Amino acid sequence: MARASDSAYARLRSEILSWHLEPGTVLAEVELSSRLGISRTPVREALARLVADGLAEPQGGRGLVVTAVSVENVTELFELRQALEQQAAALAASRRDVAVFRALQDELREVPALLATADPSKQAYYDLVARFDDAVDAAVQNPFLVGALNGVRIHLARMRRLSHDNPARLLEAAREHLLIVDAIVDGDVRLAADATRVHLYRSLQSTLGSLRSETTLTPAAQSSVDEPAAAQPAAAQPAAAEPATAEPATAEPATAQSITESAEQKDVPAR
Amino acid sequence: MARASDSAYARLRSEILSWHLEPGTVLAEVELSSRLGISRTPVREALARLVADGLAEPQGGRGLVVTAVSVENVTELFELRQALEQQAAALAASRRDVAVFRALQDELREVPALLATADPSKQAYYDLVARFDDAVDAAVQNPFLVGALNGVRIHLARMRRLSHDNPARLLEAAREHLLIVDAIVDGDVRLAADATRVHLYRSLQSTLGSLRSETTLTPAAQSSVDEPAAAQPAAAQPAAAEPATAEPATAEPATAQSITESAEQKDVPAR
DNA sequence: GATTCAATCTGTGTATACATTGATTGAACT
DNA sequence: AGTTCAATCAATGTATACACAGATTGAATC
Repeated sequence: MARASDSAYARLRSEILSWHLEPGTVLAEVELSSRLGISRTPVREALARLVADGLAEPQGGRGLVVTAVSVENVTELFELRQALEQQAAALAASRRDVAVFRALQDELREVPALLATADPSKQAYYDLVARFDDAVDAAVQNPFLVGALNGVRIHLARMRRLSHDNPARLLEAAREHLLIVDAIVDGDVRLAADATRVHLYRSLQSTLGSLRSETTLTPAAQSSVDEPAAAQPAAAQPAAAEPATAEPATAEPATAQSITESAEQKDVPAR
Repeated sequence: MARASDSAYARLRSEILSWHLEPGTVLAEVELSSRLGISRTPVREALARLVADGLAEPQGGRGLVVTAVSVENVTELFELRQALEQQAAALAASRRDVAVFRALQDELREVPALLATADPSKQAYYDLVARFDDAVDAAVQNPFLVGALNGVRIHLARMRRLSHDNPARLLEAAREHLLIVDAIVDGDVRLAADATRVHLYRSLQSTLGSLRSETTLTPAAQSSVDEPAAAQPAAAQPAAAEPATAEPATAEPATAQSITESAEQKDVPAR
């Protein structure tokens, strides 16, 4: 039988990533222990792991809340993601098992046909991307790097619910992935890193564009959940002069508002 | 009053980083609770945080042990560190507060005089490097990236005890740091990243060289602590063909043996 | 009627008792 | 003498009880 703390962690994490538990939701030990049918001890352990993942954070020194997600968070996360995935792609290109990535080439070339099928969830496509990630993880053979990548992917999974990828974007992304895999098969370290950078740049642009259109559509639903002042006093410095060289993955200044699922506006405690 | 779990975590982490608790040491809850004078509950919380940090890991599904440190770990950690610090330096160059890094320029130029003093611990030098790290963290303004960097620094602190920096290397490192700071002051994103890569490459080479000489001197002391088979079945793939382009931060294949402080060979349980 | 102080109460932090699982040791049988 | 099975033991996993701190609500006073 699995441990109660593991089950609780998996369930809470799933509920946070699926936006069933929205940002700002209070994670009270007693309430969770009764809801999950276990005692407070394993609940505490699960909550500690969520805090370590960055999915929950202390709320004013008393109690935990689900961490917020903002447009700024997306940009920040992509700055970290870019660093990690460029390095991972470069290392994969130098240490890969060629057969594995040749198979991925074949699969990625079939994506247009795969997306032509009537599966609205595009599950097959996302499974293929997950297999690509797994292949890269196995190729880099670096527990530290893979661990950092997994930490990023947790937050990516949560942010994915913010923007809805359109089919055209998925086709583009598949071609970008294919170029990365080509570079890895060829053992071209530089191209693998650069193609990864291109892919992430376009992916971020698509995500931000999707976010901008959605938040513009439902501007009133925001302020009901957000706190007036941001928890982290980040945006103090006015974005100093940025030379037009190899610029980091930044975009034009976006709204600092937190984002919640616009459709299902559940009863979030007033905190 | 501070929480018992926080005190326990800080103390255990300190003891692991200082090699007072060597790799492979069993972290038993009852023994720690009696040694630290607290109950098992806060001890469990502290141990969970150590596992999240990568300083402890499950031992065969029952009990926790302090994680091992090997030469391979050093190389792997630097692969992650390179990705993170290059990105951090690039972002710092585009968002920095110029005054802060001008002050660091002045301090770094005084390092030769600072190292000429008779302080054997070089504490003033390491404090300056810590201030540099803090300035970069503040400049990048990215909680995700800073969090990942802090995770790396924990392991770096532990590995620092493996190799002893000689004064000549410290002087070089200070000049390399100064170049990075110059680039940040100038807002030169590309130079900041490249100078960081240079610094880390030379730092890794120095560390590996120091390790090689030390492990060669005391080859017999190794096998008494190491387990015969490595915990992670990593080194299966025979290091595929690596084109001579922008190579990742790898070195010639080093010994896969775990490393322990050669001098103080304490009573490590036989596990 | 508003403000302040106190009491209660809710929720986290800690301790301890109980349960369960895996290991180890001893004896018995082959 | 070796092997196997069983029993005991030790350590983790879980539950619960207790302590304490902060917040909220009520009443009393100005």
